[in-house]
Amino acid sequence: MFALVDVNNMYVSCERVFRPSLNARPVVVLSNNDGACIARSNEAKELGVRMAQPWFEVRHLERTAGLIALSANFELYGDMSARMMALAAEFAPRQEIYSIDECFLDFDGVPGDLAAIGRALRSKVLQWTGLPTSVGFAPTKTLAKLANHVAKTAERKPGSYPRALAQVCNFGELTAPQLEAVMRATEVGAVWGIGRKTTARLNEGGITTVLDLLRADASALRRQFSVVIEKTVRELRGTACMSVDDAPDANQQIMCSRSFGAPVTDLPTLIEVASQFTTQVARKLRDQRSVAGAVQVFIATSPYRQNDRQHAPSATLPLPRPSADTRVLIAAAVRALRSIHRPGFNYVKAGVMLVDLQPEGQPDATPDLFGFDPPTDAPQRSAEKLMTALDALNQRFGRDAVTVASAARHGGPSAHASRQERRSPRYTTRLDEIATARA
DNA sequence: TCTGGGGTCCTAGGACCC
DNA sequence: TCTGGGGTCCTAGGACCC
Repeated sequence: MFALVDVNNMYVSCERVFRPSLNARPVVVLSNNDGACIARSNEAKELGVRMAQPWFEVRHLERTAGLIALSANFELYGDMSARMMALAAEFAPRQEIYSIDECFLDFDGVPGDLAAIGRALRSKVLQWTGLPTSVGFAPTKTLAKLANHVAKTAERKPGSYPRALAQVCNFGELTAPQLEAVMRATEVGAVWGIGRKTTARLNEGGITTVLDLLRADASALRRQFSVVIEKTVRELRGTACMSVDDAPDANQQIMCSRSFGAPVTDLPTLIEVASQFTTQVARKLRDQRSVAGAVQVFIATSPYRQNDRQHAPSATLPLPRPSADTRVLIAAAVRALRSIHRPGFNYVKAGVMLVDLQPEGQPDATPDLFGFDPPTDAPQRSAEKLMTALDALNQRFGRDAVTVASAARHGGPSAHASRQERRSPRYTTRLDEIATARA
């Protein structure tokens, strides 16, 4: 049996832990540029705020309905996530961390009442971190996701499902007719892997509920869609096609991209931004002990600014030899950027992606054909030492304590800097932002 | 005025190999 | 004049996830 543990409205719940006055109020958390809503409390959902909805579209609810908006505080959420994951891991032999707020647990071979274990897990996480979770148990991952959906929905919308399924839902203890009723009451779009487009096409074919999908002809669906949906149907029928992977591979690509607070046209500013983004991805690259074979850069104008001429180029620059050296990667990113930038366009977004990742320390399989002076190991090793020292300094003295000059922030916050006007303190990771209690 | 960011996997089609 | 068959690799684009 598998479990899926998931924090309810993760980002909002993290904020509420340190500001209980947010409880029972409509709250949203905004994306990096205070641009769109990326998390909503149940009360905000009730007001009709949609996922990823632009903030300016719902801003009026601040006055009319008491909606509260906060800037995203990813440092806080990441730290809260780590605490929650560590607690959840104690309850099963294997854990797969699936996203910042979700993990799968594999209970294979664990005796006892799983629903009781689920409730114990839930209350421990709640007591130790303050985060409310939902837990779903089932024989496959897809069903466990569905059971979790039922647990959450039964809690949030009374009457949608039997009350007994709220918070912790174990499909394993339902009778066949009970399970069938649940499948009939659930829209097909709630299934993991069935997105917007597929839902629309399935609906056209008369498949609207999970029960419809479960009973459909899997091989016909495979022909019409792809092998992915066939696997989903098999999982819904109880055949496990996926296992809990507690040692996921390193990322195959690492990206940093962001919209600006204001449009940018000039190359020097874009170079500064690209250098900063590259600094971020390079550190992540070294964290996972990989090297990158190529650097990809893109810039884009805004499709929403209809009077602007549009330009959204990208370029990929292969490196002579794979590297994790921030200086090398920035040089490549800047060259790629220079090759695509055109003056006169209002760019509102940029991104840097590291691709062709490989584990570090592998023998150089393809030495540079044109490397007339092939680098010996000595400069290579000194570059690695430099990066190690850089990471250690920034770990100890704070991000960007030491950085490559082109990535240095000149003066105060610039116009293109991302807006974060409503960010809460990073209570758990910065000593000077720690929560204070008053008598 | 203001419209998220970071990932994965699958498929189709073209280039290329012998 | 007639012009194969089986395979790999790469890329772009699309769909999905949270």
